[in-house]
This record gives sequence, structure tokens and C-alpha cells, in this order.
Amino acid sequence: MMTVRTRFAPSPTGFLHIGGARTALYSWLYARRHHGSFILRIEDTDLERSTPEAVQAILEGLSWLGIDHDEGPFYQTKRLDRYRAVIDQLLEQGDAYRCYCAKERLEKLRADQTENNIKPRYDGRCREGGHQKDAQAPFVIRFRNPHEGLVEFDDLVRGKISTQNSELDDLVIMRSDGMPTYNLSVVVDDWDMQITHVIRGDDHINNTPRQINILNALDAPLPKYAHIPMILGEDGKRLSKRLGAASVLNYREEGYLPEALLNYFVRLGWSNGDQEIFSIKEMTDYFDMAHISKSPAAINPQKLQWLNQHYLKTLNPEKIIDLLKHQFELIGINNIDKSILAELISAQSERCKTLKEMVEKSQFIFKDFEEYDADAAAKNFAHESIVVLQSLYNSFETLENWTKEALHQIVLDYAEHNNVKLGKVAQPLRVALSGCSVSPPIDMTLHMMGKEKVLNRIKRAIQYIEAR
RNA sequence: GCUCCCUUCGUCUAGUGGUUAGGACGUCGCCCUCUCACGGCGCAAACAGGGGUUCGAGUCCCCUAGGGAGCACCA
Repeated sequence: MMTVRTRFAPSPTGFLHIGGARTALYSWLYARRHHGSFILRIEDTDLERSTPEAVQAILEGLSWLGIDHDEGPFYQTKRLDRYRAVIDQLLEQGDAYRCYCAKERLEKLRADQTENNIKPRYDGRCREGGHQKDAQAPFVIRFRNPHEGLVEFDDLVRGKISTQNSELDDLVIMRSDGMPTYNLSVVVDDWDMQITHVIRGDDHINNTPRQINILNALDAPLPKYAHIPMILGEDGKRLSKRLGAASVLNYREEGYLPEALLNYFVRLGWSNGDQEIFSIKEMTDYFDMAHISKSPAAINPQKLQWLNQHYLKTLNPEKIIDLLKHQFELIGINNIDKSILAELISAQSERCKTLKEMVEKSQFIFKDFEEYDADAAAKNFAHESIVVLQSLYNSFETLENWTKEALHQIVLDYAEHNNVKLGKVAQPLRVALSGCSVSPPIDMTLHMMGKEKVLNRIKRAIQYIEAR
């Protein structure tokens, strides 16, 4: 049986966005599923728009997601000789020809065709030769597409797709500057790299028949094709900068985990029955073409957040400690003890969707807050609270073993001995510690904050209440 | 405009001729509770429309509508 070889072939004209990442994931999963190879290829023949920064961003994005390649990255600009050789071969065979048509003429042609409501296409003026003005004149090379018959292929996700050759025109395969065009270079690369399964966005469906014709002219084997649907923004429209077309690396900054993103992407256009949660292992075990959906999918940030929280809650804390530490450093909080970070994760993961949110909701533990939340203070800082706070202060001050259990007991005991509900004790204390009415369980908060800060904040709260 | 493609709850989807059309996110309600959450339980919510084929259609065929992509010396 033939070994599966898939590829991801981005053009480095921007960062790795959601659509590209999902295409890469599907291609990668398919290769992994079949114990094949995944090849990375950079399609940089557009000299104007390609940048090394973009290459870097794409590589970093893939690596962050954990999508590793077995071969490459190959750069098309390093394979120009090869494309030239293939073009020469096509020329020699008579499957390609030089075209001297001026851009102006072609533009006019297109304009006329559009006006007459016919599909714009090259009219084949140079197809039979004889229009060459002089040998020095600039020219492009066009592929001589068959006029007759139809091209048919069996798409792994869409089924049979067929196109009449009469719908296709003679496409440019080499620009006047000598650079090959996309349709030529993909064909040559996929052929040379022995790609067995071309998995790409469905915006390429219309290119496929042209590429098949070139492959046939070259007497090259045809790969199988799988065209996956586009990803839409939340609004159901094309992805825009604001709604999700951002780099996947932005998600890292926003405190998302690669596990969550991968899980989200894999379910966006593919399914395995009712299963929602997938480990990498499960993805690579179950991924198949048969269950890729045909219609485009809109992104749903809430579901991504839900998944992110799921992984925040269930992943081994060891895996997220460093990421959390990094997020704290971004807002200038350094040197948090590792054991405290671990405790923080267990306390906050069930109330935060992202690492960034976790940091925002936890910073009060390490850094003094500016002022009390007005509502929280009004509601929980009654004058009687002073007694409560003072009593707790005394207990905490004399506590030697600053353990969660001991702290819990102190709060509990106070409520019990004074015959008040726990809420009447915990809430004023919570506001004193955090400045607002929301925090992790009071014993954990006390423990993570540490004795010194706890005492200071209670003192501060008492003074605040007295001053009112 | 032409060609190709797509169409199940708000969203992601299950479904391959016989289902009370299932799950998940989100929403809403209830329970749990020291706050916020987590968790548990529950409600509402969909086969784009119209024709066929068939004993029977979300599933097959046709038409209409809506959406998308392509029609470059971009990829």
C-alpha cells in the first residue's frame, strides 16, 4: 500500500490564521492517522508580498500548536530551476506556448467579456503562434489547455466534481519576469514531493481541473484531493481581522492553550459522532475524510472558551504553571512561588476561561488593589463588620501553621461560636482581602495570600470602615 | 454575468429511506453553595421552500431561493 504523504503549503504573506491552522491540522492528522509523512512547503513565488517575518510567524504558530512536519520546510524560490525545466518540457511537447499579448489588450478583453456577461478568459490569440513582434518583446508562457472533453475528479469530501474543458482557458504558468505561477509550482511540487493527498481549502476547487490537466500533460500521477470548507467569522461572513482572522499566536497571548485550539479546530468541520473532547491521540486515531462536513463553519468563541477552560481544569497543572507564570510577568508580577501557582490553578481554573483572565482575577493576591469596589463595600462593610474582622485578625495573627485547613477552621469556628451564617463572616473578609465580592474560596485565598498581606489588608479594611 | 460548490436548533454538529430528529456551546430555569464559579438536573430551540420517486423522505431526483468560491503575469 502506498504511504500517505500530505502537505501544508502556506504562502508567507501574513501570519498563520485560523483557516490556515485548521487546514494544516487536518493535513497533519491525516498523515499521522495513516502513519504517513507531513510535508511543509512555503509558497513564496510572489516576491512582492512574501516576507521572512511571515515565514517565521507561520513556523512559530505551527510549532506552538504542536503540528510538526517530517520534511521541509521547502521553499519554492529555491526550486526555480526545476520549474523552468518543467516549463521547457511543456514548451517542447507543445503543451505550452509563449504569449506576447499586452496587459492592456487582456484587460480590455476582460472588460468586454464582463460587459457582455460572459466569463472572462484568455481568447487564445497566441495559442497558434505568429503574433510575436520581436524576439526581445516580453512574454509569458501559457499552458495549452485542451478544448474538448471534461475533467472529472473524485473529491474525498465533496464527491464527484466535473468541469468542461471549454470552461477553462490557457492559464499563465510563467510570468514575464520568469517566475512560475501558483498553478504550475503546486503541480510540480506535489508531483516531486510525491504528495498522495492534497488537503486544502475549497477555494481551490476551481483550480483543481486546471492542475489535473497540467499533471496529465506531464504524465504525472494524480494525487487524491480533499477540499475542506472555509471558516467563517462569528457573523457568518468571511473572516475579518476583527473577527478571528488574527494570528493563532494572538490566542497564545490571550491565554488560550494549544490543546483547546486544536480541539476546537478539529471539531470545526469534522466530527466523530457526539464526541466533543479529543486528545491528540484520539484525533489521530479517529480522523477521517468521510466525516468532514461540506459546508462552511462559523467560529464560536464561547465554545473555544469552554474548551479552554476544560483544559485549564483537567490538564496536569505542571503543564500550565509556566504559561501562567509568563502571563503574570506580562503585567509585572514576578517571583511567584511555584507551589502557589499550582494552588492558584486549582483554585481559579474553574472560574476562568483563559490564563489571561486567571491573572486578572488573581493579581489582587500579589499586588495591592487600588480601592474597594463600591457596591461590595456598601453591602459587606457594615459597622458591625469591624468586630468580625478584628476577631479574625486576632486569630490569624496568632496562627502558627498557615495551612488551608487551619484557616478554614478559624472562619468556621467564628461563625459557629457567634451563631452567624458563614456568609456573614466570609463576605466581609473577602472584600477586605480582594477589594471586591468575588474571589476563590476564602480559605484558599487566605492561604495563597500569606499571613503578612492578610493582616495588612484586614487592618486596612477596619480603618476604612471606621473612617466612614 | 458565467462556472463550480454548499444549505439540520442562534452556533458547531449526529443522522447514509422507517428516529418522540440526538449531542455540544450559548441562553433561560432549578438544585448545590462563604462570593463568583465548577458540578448536577431541566426547559426552549432545527431538517431553506416547492415538486417528484417510494407503502414511507432530513436522508434519493428535479426546480426555486439563499450563501460561498473561482473567473489575475495572487496564492
